[in-house]
Amino acid sequence: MHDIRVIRANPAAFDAALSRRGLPPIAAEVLRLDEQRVEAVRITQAAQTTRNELSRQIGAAMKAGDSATAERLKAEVKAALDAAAAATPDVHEAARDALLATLPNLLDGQVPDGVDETDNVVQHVQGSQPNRDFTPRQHFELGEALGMDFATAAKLAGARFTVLRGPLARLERALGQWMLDLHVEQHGYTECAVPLLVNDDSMYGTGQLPKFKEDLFGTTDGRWLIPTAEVPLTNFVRGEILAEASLPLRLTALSPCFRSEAGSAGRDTRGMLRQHQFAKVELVSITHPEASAAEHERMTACAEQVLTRLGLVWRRVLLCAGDTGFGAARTYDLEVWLPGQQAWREISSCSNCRDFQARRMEARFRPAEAKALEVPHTLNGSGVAVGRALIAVLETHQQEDGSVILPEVLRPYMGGIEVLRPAA
RNA sequence: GGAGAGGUGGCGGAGUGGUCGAUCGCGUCGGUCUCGAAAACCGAAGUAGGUGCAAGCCUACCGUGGGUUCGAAUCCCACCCUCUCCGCCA
Repeated sequence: MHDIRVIRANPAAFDAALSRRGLPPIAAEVLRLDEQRVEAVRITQAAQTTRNELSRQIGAAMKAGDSATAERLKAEVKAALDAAAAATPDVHEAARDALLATLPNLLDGQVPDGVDETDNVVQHVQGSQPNRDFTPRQHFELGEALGMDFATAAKLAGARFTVLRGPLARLERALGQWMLDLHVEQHGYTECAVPLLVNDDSMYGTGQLPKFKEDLFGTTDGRWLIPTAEVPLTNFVRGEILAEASLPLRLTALSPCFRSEAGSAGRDTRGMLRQHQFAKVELVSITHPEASAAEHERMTACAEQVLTRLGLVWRRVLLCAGDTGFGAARTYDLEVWLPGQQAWREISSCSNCRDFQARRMEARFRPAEAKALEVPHTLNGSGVAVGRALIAVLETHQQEDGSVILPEVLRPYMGGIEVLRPAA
């Protein structure tokens, strides 16, 4: 949600900023709706002032037993209220906010121009592929013999689900546990267990609603399955006035994520790359506005640690204007190299949302040198997607015989298993 | 699911139709006192919107949304949440 004062102060700059996302000018319309609101507020408040004054006089008149005066004043109040009845500030405010709620965040100045992922800028590449004298297989080719079962999942739930069995199921659990432990023990995040079902207000706060309803699964009682733990974690501060000293807040959670994948029919249909349900470790930071840029770098580095320690080949990409998400001002994607697929695939996305979500959530903090309340910044990042990490581990560490050598860091979580071996 | 109780400012807790944005206590901040502190005393302090150069003034907000009334924290209705008991259940 944008600060109406910013738009008022410089509508042309606002439109120019939105145009980077390919959007037409909208500031004039926003201001028109806001002016209607202000006008309605003036009319309503003037009538209320009259009512309050006369009501006091009515009370005095009745106490004095002067019912004639009281009745006359009552008629006067009624006339004043009737005259103002057509002014509906709430309706106008709702109209203005409904429009504002559909406008994406303004981009950071350093975000490169561009329309899609081909315009993203690679900033760093880490690791290199080992030499192999065999053609690496894709994860689902390896997976079949290791306990990856798509047929059973399809029977149970349909397409875009996976059943894991045996050591492979344990590997998924190990990845999640290890990532969580890493962020808690090494990176200063607080582990959280969160609701996987949330209400409209939470989805609105982080920006999934009202625009992206079709990406979500809803429940019969009006709740939503979370598409990422970013939603519950970030909404921790919704409606709160935080103490400045409590910042930054660093929260992490391992959770299942549910996405309808509407609009991606036919994409990545094989394997477990794109699922309706997947596990992810999420990182969320709530920071002082001046600290968010540095926090963004720090958070991304935390996610990068995961990939590096798993021995994966990865790169960091700064998303271009057209590829940066609705709520984000600036986003780094971490892409992992999948040797079986011979492609870079997103495994983490780290965004600085600045005050965009915080305004939607009406989260604020009180500066120590207390004057006006300020709006904190929110950031979120995958640290990292567990399902895709599992894929990357399989494809990266596969051997010619179809076995997979597990990264050292996971072995304590695997009960001594060092190698996944295909079942004959 | 059934029955009951309750949701008021950072916290506790008054207030059941007329200057109530709200008594009071605790906590917080500033000051007096003190070598310093404590205690005591004095004072300040909510959020949002409108208006104004500003000081300030005005409006709304006592879980949320409606309603009654000249006037609602107070009365009525619906919903949400919390607590207690019963039932069911991982």
